[in-house]
Amino acid sequence: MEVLSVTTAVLEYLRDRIISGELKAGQRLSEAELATSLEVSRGPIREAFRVLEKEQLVVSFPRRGTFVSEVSVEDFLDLYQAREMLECYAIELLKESEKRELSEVEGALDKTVDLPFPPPGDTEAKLKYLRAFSNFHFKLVEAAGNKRVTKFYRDISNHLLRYQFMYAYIPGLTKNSQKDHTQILNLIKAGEYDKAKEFLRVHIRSFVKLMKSWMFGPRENQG
Amino acid sequence: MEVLSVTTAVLEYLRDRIISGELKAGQRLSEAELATSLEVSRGPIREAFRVLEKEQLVVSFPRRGTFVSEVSVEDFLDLYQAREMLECYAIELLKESEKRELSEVEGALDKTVDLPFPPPGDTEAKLKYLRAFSNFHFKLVEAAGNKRVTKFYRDISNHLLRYQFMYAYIPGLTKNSQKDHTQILNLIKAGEYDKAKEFLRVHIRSFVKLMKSWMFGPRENQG
DNA sequence: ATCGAAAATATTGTTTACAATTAACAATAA
DNA sequence: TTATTGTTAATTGTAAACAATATTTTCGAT
Repeated sequence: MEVLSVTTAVLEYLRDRIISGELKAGQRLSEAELATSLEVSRGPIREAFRVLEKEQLVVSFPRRGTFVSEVSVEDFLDLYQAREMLECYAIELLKESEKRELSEVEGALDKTVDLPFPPPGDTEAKLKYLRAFSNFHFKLVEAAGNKRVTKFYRDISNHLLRYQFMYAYIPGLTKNSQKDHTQILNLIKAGEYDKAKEFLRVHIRSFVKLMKSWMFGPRENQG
Repeated sequence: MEVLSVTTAVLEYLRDRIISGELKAGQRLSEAELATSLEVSRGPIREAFRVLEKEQLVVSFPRRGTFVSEVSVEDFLDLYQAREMLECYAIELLKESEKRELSEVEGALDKTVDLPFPPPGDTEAKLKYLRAFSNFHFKLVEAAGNKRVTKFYRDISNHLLRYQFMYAYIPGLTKNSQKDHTQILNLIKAGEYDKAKEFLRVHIRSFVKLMKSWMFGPRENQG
């Protein structure tokens, strides 16, 4: 637990635990408990809380405590609407830019081909697995070249991962995503930006539709 | 200095000092110095730093210190690109939504009519003045109803204010903005969404063009 | 048995103190 | 004079102690 700063280590640890669902929505995060558990003092915990609060992964109430943020269909839809907007705009910018640099996007896509589906129980591996797919979208936004938007998208990405971890952790789905991603990148490389945008929009919206039915219906994909 | 929590008070104080330019880009922010100056301990200062760091108003280097973030033309252009995207998308969403609620936008606009130009030297008044105009755009984005995007826009807004404070604090300019804002709202209310979007785009881009020339050229509008 | 009030407990907010690291400075050698 | 290295001072990172508030428990009255 001594990489860079204790605060950073605590931050990344907590972030991953929330995204993976080990720390559940609404759950109280006790400063003292975490401090003893992680063998650090409360200072770094509190500093990490302030960052997570800004990321909206936790919510703090003065003198009441800090809690893992709630999930909801409304929030989920907000996230995906934001995602659609950002990614479509990214493609729009790629269209206008003279020298588009897609090697990072291509690299992210490559890392998802034939990626083995992690065994149940290995949370860390699951996280890495889902992050690999998520990374394609991130690199796409990053390629647009707007640093502000990129940073925002990273936070959005973490929340998306959280919902995916809850509802969309299924082999077939990621396999399908991989195919779609390849198609999107090919269209962009071929200069078919509008087609790429439309395909991406469909890719996102069909996923949302699927997830929505799961969120409303019985919860059998949470483990 | 005892409103809610000390951390919050410190946070808001520092944020305003950075936006107003009293704390200059690149300037080091000493924890001990601020602590004695504000008559608090270093704990809340550090917590506020973590939030400001996430807002990109400061940059922290481990064991080196915390510094007011730099400004640049590139960053400025990123911000305005993000702004254009978000606000245009907001109008797009208003177009699609059945019951658009524009009373907040209208309220924000009303507060800018005949707003007296603050006397030089009164930084707090200057901030309030510029925020009033900025608020129109914020309420417009908020009206779109996406909470995630709204929170992101608030951070963007603060940075925009910072650049405006540096380069665009001029009576005629805000007067002109007020006229444009009225026009935009009228077009939206009339259901002319595409026209509103195009007008907004021009409003933003002409402002960027003006600012860019000032940022590259001699700096005579900084006081 | 239930409701309410008061004490006890637990938790957060803040301060103070200590440890570790970095930056500044002076002394020495090239 | 310049570069380099060792020492000192300053600053950040972390931990521990204290204060204030919220929650829980306990006890009594209805």
